[in-house]
Amino acid sequence: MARVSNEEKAKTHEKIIDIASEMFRNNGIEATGVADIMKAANLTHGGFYRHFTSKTALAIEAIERAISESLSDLEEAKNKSKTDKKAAIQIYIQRYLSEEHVMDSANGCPLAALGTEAPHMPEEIANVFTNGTKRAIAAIANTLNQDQKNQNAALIMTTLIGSVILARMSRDDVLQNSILVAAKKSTLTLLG
Amino acid sequence: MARVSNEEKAKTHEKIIDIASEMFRNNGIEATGVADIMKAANLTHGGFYRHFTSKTALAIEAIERAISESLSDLEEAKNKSKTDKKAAIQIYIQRYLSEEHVMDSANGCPLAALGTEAPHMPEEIANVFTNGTKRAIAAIANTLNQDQKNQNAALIMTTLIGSVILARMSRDDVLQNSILVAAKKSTLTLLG
DNA sequence: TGTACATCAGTGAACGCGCGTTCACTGATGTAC
DNA sequence: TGTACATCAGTGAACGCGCGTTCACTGATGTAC
Repeated sequence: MARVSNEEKAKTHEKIIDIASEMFRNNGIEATGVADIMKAANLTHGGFYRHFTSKTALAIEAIERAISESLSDLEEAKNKSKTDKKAAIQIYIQRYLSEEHVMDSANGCPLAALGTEAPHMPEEIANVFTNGTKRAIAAIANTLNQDQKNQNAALIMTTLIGSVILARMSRDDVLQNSILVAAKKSTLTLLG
Repeated sequence: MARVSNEEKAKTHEKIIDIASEMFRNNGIEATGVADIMKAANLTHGGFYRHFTSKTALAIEAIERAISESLSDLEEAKNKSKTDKKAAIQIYIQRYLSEEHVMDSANGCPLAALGTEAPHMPEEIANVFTNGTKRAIAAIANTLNQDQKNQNAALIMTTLIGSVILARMSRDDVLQNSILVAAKKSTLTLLG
């Protein structure tokens, strides 16, 4: 194949980011190769550098996108009513602590999927995770209507990622379920 | 150098496991090479296979050891009095949620250091993490003296690893502190 | 609107490099007598 | 206790392999007239 239209190039660009975003969350950033990603996008690896200056640059874009997608519902609740905010955080927690989320890292929260890999990644990538953590806690705090907003938001986020990571490590249906149930009870209570 | 005594071989064997255990927790299992480990032990990489059949075999031993070390105080409380059990879990939580633990992954809880890497490791390594999770929750439950032992133990473990992973991702002193404080309050309350 | 040419998205081979693992070699250790 | 020899811990070079990245090439797209 030879040159494709600008429109098609843009589509390819998005496709690479979307696929990478899923593969990174599924297998880890280090374990996912550029050639693997391009193959999954039905392209050859040579063309990669027409779209990104490096694997690191792609990782930054892919993780930022995953963070934005994962927080969009919550962040969009910002200017809504108290009732709507409460509904938004309740739905967010229910989804986050669902079996589907535990089983499907690829389309879930990137902090829960890549949390322990973040600290030893290149600075620029680690920063994306730092900002993501702040955004997540801020978005949760924004839906709360209480004194200890920020501390409770931090505790909710802690419980969410902790339980999903622990459940994914457990690989035992009964144990997984009891971890998720305990987390659900605790976080929903924190909403007041 | 040529052949060394059996005693010295045993020492070398332990040294490799200990160093690997720290390096894995610091940089991840995938990111830590066999040659890196042997170099840190003042050996050449060729000799590695006189001690382990593969990197995977070493990883299994190193992570199992890290889990045992990290849980030893808690597991040793098993047959002690109610008071001593409560003291043991309180100390465990305080240490777990300390800044020192957040800053020093290499000597800390392997589940918090490698949690998100575990699910996409070879089956045998993933199993070590599954068993580690069970041991940790069981050890915590054993120090509790209440109706909801197991669920509360799961919730405590969730909060512990969640907060440390979130704090390590955050890389912001104020945020880190508020995450740890919130987790401390919550977990110590759960002890009753 | 049509023509001529420059651009560049995607291809596929090649690059250096580091990985896990293997191997011939060494000489001190362990063992059989 | 001393001697002769087999064992094998550790060395350092080499193995195949997959990684991220580069590059010459292609031909359709974009653009200038």
